[in-house]
Amino acid sequence: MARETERPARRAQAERRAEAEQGLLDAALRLFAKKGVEGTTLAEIGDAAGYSRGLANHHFGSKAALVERLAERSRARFQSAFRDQFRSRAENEIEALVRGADLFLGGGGKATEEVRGFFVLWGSALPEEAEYRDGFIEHDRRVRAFVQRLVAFGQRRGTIRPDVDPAGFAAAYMALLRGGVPLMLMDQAVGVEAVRRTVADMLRRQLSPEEVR
Amino acid sequence: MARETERPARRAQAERRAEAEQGLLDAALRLFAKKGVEGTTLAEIGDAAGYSRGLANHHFGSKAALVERLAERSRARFQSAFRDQFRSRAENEIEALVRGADLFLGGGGKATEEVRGFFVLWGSALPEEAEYRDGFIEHDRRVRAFVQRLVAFGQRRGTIRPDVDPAGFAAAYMALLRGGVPLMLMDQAVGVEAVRRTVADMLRRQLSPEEVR
Amino acid sequence: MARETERPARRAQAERRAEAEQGLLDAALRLFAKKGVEGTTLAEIGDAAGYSRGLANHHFGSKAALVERLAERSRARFQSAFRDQFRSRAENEIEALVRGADLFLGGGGKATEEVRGFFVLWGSALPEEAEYRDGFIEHDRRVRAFVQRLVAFGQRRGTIRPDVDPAGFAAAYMALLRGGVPLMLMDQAVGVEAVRRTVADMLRRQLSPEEVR
Amino acid sequence: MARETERPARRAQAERRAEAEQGLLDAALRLFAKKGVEGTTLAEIGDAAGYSRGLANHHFGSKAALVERLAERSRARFQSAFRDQFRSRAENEIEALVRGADLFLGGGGKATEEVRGFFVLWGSALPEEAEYRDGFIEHDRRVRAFVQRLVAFGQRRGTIRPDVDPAGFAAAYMALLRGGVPLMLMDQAVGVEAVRRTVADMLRRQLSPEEVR
DNA sequence: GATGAATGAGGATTCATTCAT
DNA sequence: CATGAATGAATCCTCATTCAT
Repeated sequence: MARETERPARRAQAERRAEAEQGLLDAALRLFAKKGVEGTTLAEIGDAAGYSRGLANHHFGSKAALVERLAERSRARFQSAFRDQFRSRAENEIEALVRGADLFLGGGGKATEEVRGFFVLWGSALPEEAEYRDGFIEHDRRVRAFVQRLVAFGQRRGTIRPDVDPAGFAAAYMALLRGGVPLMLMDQAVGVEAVRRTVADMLRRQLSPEEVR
Repeated sequence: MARETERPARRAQAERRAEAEQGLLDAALRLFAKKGVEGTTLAEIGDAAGYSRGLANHHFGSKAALVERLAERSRARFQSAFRDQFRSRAENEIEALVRGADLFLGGGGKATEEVRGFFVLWGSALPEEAEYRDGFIEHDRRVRAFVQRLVAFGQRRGTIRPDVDPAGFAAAYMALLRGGVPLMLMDQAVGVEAVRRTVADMLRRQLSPEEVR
Repeated sequence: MARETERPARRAQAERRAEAEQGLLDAALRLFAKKGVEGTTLAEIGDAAGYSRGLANHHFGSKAALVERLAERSRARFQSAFRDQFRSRAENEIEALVRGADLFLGGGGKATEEVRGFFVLWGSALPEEAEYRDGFIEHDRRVRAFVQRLVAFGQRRGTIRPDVDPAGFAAAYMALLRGGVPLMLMDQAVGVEAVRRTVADMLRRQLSPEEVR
Repeated sequence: MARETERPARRAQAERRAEAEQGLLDAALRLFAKKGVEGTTLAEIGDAAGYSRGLANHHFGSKAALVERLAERSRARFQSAFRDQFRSRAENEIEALVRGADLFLGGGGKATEEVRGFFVLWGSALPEEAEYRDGFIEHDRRVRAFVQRLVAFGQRRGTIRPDVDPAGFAAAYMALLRGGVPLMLMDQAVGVEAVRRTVADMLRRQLSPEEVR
């Protein structure tokens, strides 16, 4: 009997909580993109999310926890968006990698808050003792491993030049994306299209089997 | 009369001042690399430099001024180290660019405080409203313009493939370096040598004139 | 009609309420003994009692009310335990007082949460402006008056030396207990038995009529 | 040369610092006596001492450190005041202990801030996990050991009844003082003189050699 | 010029209390 | 009645900056 009356209440509360969490994280991402992690206060986040100035702390327990939580969410979104590029279509691996690069480099051009926020978080994880560094390291490893496997797979299929070093390439590929987006974020003068074309060209030249020519 | 006794004193004071400045900037760079810009206090910098806790502020007037000053010094050093790769030797442009990349990617491997510090500063300049952002934008433009001119020059000389877009390539080249170093700084597991080889290969394939083959 | 179905429900609710109240007070006492009054949160109390984090406040209305309520309960229990020493048995007054002292000093040795909690509450009532000070003053007066009457009674009966000052003795007797328990609570090295024997000896020597010798 | 000009400056600064420290501790003691440790803010302490609201924290680093520092000072003062009772005069041990008790119990009557503050600190050290508990335990041990040695010495000299347990007595003696002062601090109605007389009487009866009678 | 004591604004954090379910 | 989400005041603490030496 209690169940019937409690369940909706509980669900509603849980929903309310989850809704507040997402709202706070969204606000935090937006503010981080603009003012940086250290430059943003928890009170601002609560305000910007339309809640009280105390909620952000109340909900996450500490600023560090909020940042870590947000970084996780951000990485998870990127990872799944990235992988989605490789799922559906039955093309060869090279074009999939080109599309993956386009996703980031184009996103950087559109300057989504999501992209900006991700890179700001990443940038503030660079100091040796940065708290949320390990999450990024872990993330990077997974992405590199994914690209590496993709290259190795293409090599077995014959769609990728066999004397490419999969591990080295995976790192260079990530470097291109990690360095490219901030470049465009910081300076509007960097031509997004030119960069995308150059990168696409680079990837194809690097990976295409010689025999083609 | 005063002059004769003051001059050496003046000089000594100026020297001491300059010496203190360099000491403070060195300490700041080291601390920033470890704890980030926001995580480092002026008092710590004074301490670490072997001076008083008040000197950093006394000398630079404010923390922002110290950071800006350090960022300038850091960028200037990188720029000159980079250009040095292109000065002395009479090779073709492609090999010069490969050597330029090696400079950074190898430096990242050696994990100099200098390199770490530079990238931490750069990382904290990513937020839209970051104070010392403009200096980095300016710097990036100069470096891109330099690479762009180099490519155009090579194209005129016939040492670089004519259908490469110099501006697009310059951006991609920088992206590779800006993204590659943090990758290796954060994760020791990234093989420096593999990355360098892959990057060198990429650059040669991208820039070499087709006729060669 | 409603009545017949409501009455048992009402009773059950009242019981549950009383049960919850005791559970909350028990948990509060335990936590106060460990972490002090200020160091304990209402949420913790609810948790520790096995209820929700909000119940303590919901039930008592405020933290001050809970503390006052607990202090009352604690004092009432002590008072009745103390008086029980004097009720039943038909001995002389001196031995009753010795047994009263044993009750506390032994209890301190056994380190009941009840005893610890009482003394923590008392300790935090020492500042001049402490909220729940008056309750302790009132309590102390009652206990002193009780001891005082007991001594005066013994003097009339001839079982207590006539030139003892009943009021002065009552205060000294309380001082011995109030000071003795914390001593043993704080430092295990204080020998409970030695203290009890010394105190018993002191009381007997102080109160026994001279003629005996 | 530098020395001559630096020394006075250094000394002055050190003096300033020490003066500020004492001022802050004095203010803290006064406020603790009135509002309790938890009820007093660092800002209030700075204000009350005539300094800025931030100085207390700046100087001691944390509230806990300030409290610990104050507790130490308070204990040291008590200890030396107590020992002074035993130094100078060539009486027997019993009278020295009576005078020691008078010092506290009389002081309690005069209600010095010093005494109030000491007991408030002690009272808030009663919870098991209280931070500055150990200092009090240590202090208590030293005082007990001192009294114990005094009693044993008197026994050897024949001025104290030989069948008194020195350790048990030392604890009972301390209990009397620790419990007596708060009693008088809390309730003005407790007659200081009556208590002192009773306690003196108790001590003499407890310690005097039987043969006398 | 250099030192370090003192200031005070700013921000994370805690938590009693309020409110919606 | 009971739960727990949300609020916001209060407080500790940090640290750039100011000031006296």
